[in-house]
Amino acid sequence: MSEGVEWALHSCVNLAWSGPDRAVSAARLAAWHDLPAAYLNKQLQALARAGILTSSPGPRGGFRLARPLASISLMDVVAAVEGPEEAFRCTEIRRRGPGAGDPAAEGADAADCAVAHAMTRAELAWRRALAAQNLDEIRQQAEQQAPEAAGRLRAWLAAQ
Amino acid sequence: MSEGVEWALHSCVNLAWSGPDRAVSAARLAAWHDLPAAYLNKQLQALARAGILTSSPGPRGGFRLARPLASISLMDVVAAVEGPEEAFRCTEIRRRGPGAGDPAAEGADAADCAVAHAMTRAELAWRRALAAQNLDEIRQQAEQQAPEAAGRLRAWLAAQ
DNA sequence: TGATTCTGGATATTTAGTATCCAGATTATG
DNA sequence: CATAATCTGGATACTAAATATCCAGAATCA
Ligand code: SF4
Ligand code: SF4
Repeated sequence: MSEGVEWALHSCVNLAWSGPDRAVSAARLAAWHDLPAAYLNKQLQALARAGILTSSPGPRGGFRLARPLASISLMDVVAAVEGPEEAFRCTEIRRRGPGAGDPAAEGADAADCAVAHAMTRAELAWRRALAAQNLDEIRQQAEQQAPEAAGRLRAWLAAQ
Repeated sequence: MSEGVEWALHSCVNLAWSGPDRAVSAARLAAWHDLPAAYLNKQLQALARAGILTSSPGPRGGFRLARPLASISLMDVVAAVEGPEEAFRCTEIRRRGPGAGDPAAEGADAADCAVAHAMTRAELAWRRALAAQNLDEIRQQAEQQAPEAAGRLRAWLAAQ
């Protein structure tokens, strides 16, 4: 899993803390946690394409949340950053070498394979678990541990 | 997920098909599906270290199953090949840049983070799903689709 | 007009995965 | 005992993916 997921999750919570009325530029979001600005910008673009953030150019532009944190699941963010590919990619080794049977007689493909089935099932379980938690729950827990974080962020943004 | 997982799963089933009494060399297992022999050998070594296979050097040596297929889960194989690392690695970005709070006041680490919790829970669901299926079930389904596969492998091995 | 910022493509750098090679140890066979 | 087969594990090379930077263009605001 790429570390852009972690950046994206924190950025969404930071956007919620920054208030609903202000857009925050990628540069400031990156500076807040000392991340590479241009690269974080790419992740934020992916979130915007996925409908999680909205973006606006120009001065006073930047990114803001497209919908409430409570309606954004961890799965939404992971899917936006990581793309739609499954972790297990079948390379059809069954079809290669002396072990490959008569291709005409074997109609079997990955869809009929118990390995592929099991891997897909496992990945679905993973996705379900991620979809079951939303970013507002994350925010609440973060505020419990660091109640001053939101205020500190707002003060720092105001000083920029 | 590395493709060594797919190789390892097929190799285990192939070892079961080859019969309990014969060891099969990495070279032959690789040739059967046209895989790079030296690299497959490394995956088989990992399976041996994990106690899934046993290995023996010398002529008539090679690899064989250390225990019945029914007692080897997909999770066992994945863990042996992929190693113990979790897919989500927290890089503690919370602690860097202006956003880092007073380090003394914050005892919070990854163990207290809702994100890390949720990611770990999701990964556990994935592991459970993999652990719920064993290689004997895979073998049965494979035999249903290609009943002649086992016989073909044994004949080819005898001719080598 | 000029400064700010997103967009998206091109490119470079770094890291992880894939693959090969070799020297050494072990074992079966004759 | 000598030889060939095979695993072991480290070193190395190659390739693909992730990470990071850069730039030209478009949009927006003051
Ligand atoms: S049998 Fe299953 S795991 Fe093996 S190559 Fe086919 S789809 Fe992939
Ligand atoms: S708050 Fe959670 S996700 Fe963020 S850096 Fe800390 S452990 Fe990682």
